[in-house]
Amino acid sequence: MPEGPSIVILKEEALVFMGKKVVRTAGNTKVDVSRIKGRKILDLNSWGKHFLICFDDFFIRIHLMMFGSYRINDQKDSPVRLSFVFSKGELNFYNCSVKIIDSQAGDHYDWASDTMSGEWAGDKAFRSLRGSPGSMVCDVLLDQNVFSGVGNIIKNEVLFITHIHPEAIVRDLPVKKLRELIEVTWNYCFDFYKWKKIYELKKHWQIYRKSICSRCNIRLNIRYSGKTHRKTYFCDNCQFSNRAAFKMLGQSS
DNA sequence: TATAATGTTTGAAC
DNA sequence: AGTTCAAACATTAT
Repeated sequence: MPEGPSIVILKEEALVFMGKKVVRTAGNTKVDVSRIKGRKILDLNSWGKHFLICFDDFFIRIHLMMFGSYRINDQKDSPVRLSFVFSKGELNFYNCSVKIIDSQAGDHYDWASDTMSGEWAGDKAFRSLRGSPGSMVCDVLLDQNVFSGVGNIIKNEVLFITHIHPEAIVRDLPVKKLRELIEVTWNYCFDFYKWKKIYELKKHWQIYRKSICSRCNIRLNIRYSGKTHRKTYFCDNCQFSNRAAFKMLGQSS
């Protein structure tokens, strides 16, 4: 049940199989994975929430969706979707989406939009935001072509941190605020990664799944906002949606 | 025990 | 034609 940072952790755990030959595969995936047998894993990577297992002229894209899970050198009781068996060890995926893509991962993905990538380019995200002036910020944050890897937790937390109302329209925010949103989102992804690794993720949630505002103690508003209809927590008192409000905020803080 | 939830794709309906 | 919607996938913590 991952957002981008969790997939980076998966990638790191799977690195023990880098360069290893797949002795056989198993699982109930409908995708024809017979080509994998006998091939070496040439690279392991991620793009947003996609986990990529790369072979010479194709790669496997695993998406854990909402309920997916994996085990390394271990198995679950439930039926395995796709299992990679090595001469020593195994990599098992459950309830995930599996795809074979016949190209190099580098040709298929633009890493500039992956928040966790070293190639992340905030200015590209900025241009995308300016290109969607009528969108709600809650929707743009979940757009995987703009902030690939950002999910509903990161969305809620970042909007709270930046004092931006989730239903604010992009064109109604000051440019400076948009830049701050991009910067904070990028930073938060790495905080998420850090906290997840030490099992402290929930401990740091400031608004996600909360009922009272941690800043001003009023009851939070909860709505299924935007065209994505994802659960959105926000404070009517300290999250804003127009230039005038941010101007006031700037003067008072 | 019922509910809700870190997500995306598909295809119908409008 | 573009957008919006529900369904499908199916697990697990609370």
